[in-house]
Amino acid sequence: MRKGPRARVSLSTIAAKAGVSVSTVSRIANGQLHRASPQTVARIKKLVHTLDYRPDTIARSLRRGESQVVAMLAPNLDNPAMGAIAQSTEAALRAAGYVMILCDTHDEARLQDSYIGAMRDQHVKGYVVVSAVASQGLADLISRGEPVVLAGRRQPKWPRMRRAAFVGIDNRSAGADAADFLLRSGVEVPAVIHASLSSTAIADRVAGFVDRVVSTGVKPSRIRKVGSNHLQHLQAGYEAAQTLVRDGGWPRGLLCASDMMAYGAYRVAREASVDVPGQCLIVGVDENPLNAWIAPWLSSVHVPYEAFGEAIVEQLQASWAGAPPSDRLLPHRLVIRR
Amino acid sequence: MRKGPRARVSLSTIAAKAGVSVSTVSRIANGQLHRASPQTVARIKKLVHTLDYRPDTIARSLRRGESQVVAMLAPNLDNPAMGAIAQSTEAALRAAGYVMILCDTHDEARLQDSYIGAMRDQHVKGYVVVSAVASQGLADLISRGEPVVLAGRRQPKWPRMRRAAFVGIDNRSAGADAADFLLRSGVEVPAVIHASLSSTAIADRVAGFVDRVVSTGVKPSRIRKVGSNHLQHLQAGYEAAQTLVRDGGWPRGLLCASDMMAYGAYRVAREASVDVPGQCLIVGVDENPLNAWIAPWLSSVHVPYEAFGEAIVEQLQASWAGAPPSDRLLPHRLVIRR
DNA sequence: CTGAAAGCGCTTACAG
DNA sequence: CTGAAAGCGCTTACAG
Repeated sequence: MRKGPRARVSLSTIAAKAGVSVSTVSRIANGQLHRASPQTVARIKKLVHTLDYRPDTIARSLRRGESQVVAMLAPNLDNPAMGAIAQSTEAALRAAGYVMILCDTHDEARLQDSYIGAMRDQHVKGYVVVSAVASQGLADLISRGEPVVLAGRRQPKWPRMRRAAFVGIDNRSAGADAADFLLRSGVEVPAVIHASLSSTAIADRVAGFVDRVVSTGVKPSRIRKVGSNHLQHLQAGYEAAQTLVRDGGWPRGLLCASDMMAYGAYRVAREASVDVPGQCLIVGVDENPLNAWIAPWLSSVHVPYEAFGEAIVEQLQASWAGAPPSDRLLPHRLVIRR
Repeated sequence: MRKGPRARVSLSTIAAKAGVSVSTVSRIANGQLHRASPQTVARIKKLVHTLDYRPDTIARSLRRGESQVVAMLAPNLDNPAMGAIAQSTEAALRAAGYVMILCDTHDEARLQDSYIGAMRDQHVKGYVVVSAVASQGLADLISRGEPVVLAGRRQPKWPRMRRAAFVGIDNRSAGADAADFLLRSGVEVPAVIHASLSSTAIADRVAGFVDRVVSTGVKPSRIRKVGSNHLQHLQAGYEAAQTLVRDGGWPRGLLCASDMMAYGAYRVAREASVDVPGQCLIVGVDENPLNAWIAPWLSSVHVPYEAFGEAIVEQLQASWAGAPPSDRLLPHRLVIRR
């Protein structure tokens, strides 16, 4: 029997057909099978099935005061890392019975707050903020005790803001691992290029890297660091690498704070016919899956974005259960290519 | 004055403070300024502002029978093209006052239908289906007259399904353009590799390509075509290229039905030390923004994904206004690198 | 075991 | 110009 399109079936439709009250149908539809006679239960269950009754989530949300919707706020989705987080989070939420609203904050406090407001109006059940930026709305949201999970970038500073749960990697340690690799490979004083340090993730990577190099006896002032505030990391990498090279020539080894920046730096090398990794050993962070296919010259710290989703949902559920916020650090690992 | 966290403000909160009925507050909050005395209007507007009243969208949706939420169903977000569509659609929806729920269908009919059902329960105001797959739920949805916009991939065949609006490029013509380029470059009989032809986008590209080559007098049987049903286009490209080369050596020119497939094919070439584009000229489709940075060996048909969002929202709005479904073909163009 | 009633926050014809 | 009332579809204490 083909199931064609039909009009919506509500509790009252079923109640009328079965000759019982909506209360009874509601209870049975919600699985309270011991609050009605077995006959009634059987009859209603059958009707629910044949008529394909599906509860109106809007009405349910209004009544219960909570929805099955979780908001994900993230900057630029066109970044592959962001896509991987969105993908895994969506899958994990779905598995847990939730649905995800996606908001692109463009890394701007204003937009982030505007979305936080809109999501609040939607009575979303939780907030996943990827690469959060410091803002009043975020501070209020967290301080109000709403279920918030920060991902990728640690909590930005804001006066009197409470702590929120976190999912990400240990970026300091990732930076240190990259430094180790370059040092081990014979690079005495590796350089580093990075995007805006207002991102705690970037700042941590750079700090971990520098500390590790310094620990081998290198004077801090000898480590060349160049930043670019360009939001687009491809462009940021291109500009920062140009500056770096102009001011002191090519380093033997270079940490790029993200793979996208490494791609930008690669273009500078190509334009100057500098061999990578022969003349300059480059390490990125993210381990974009494309590296294995088209960037065989790039080593990179793998960040398990595909595992973020599950961890994020666990953090949300902990929050719903009333647990205090905690950090969840996922393992990273260096992928070497040369 | 710092605005701290506070409890929700409802119409009745304001009504009580102002000593008027909720009806009056509702009207004014909804901009019906000529249905109350100027004094009342001023007083209410001020309260709305100072208390930061924001209508509860859930309650409003229930009452009005429609929401401000649009569902986007798409396969694997980790594909950069999908990310670009999601990004631009989200931005265009936001500009129009809507919010986007994102659902990952994994290119599976079952999941697609499950999400269609869930979105219907949410009373979403419209559906954007990127790379739709043939399914009962989709057919019902469209036939019921719901606002549906298909993107990227044309409408799949299904018995008695009505037509839906579409946004995408002319894939036949894109395939023909790729063929032209290879022919012009001196490749007499270019080959093609592709993923599953059940995607109309892929099938159209291949058909347009073959027709164009045949039109120069080449016998159809001489054109080598190899497909792979692997969902991951990187892997599909790798496998298809391997098969192609094993069965007849490297062609002088090759169309890969997507950039991701081209990346897969590139790895085969690299492993065999075959020079690209020197020995084999490769054309992809999508023009992934990364090409300019790390795939200087790849020519590609640019697909304006960043423009899809706006076109999609226009199609949705046309549908809401009662217009019949139409096709919206966006311009593509070949980007040459060698 | 079952149902009548209240209420979630809003909108909107209707009456005055 | 303003308000009382009904109702969107559901859930849930309460009464019987």
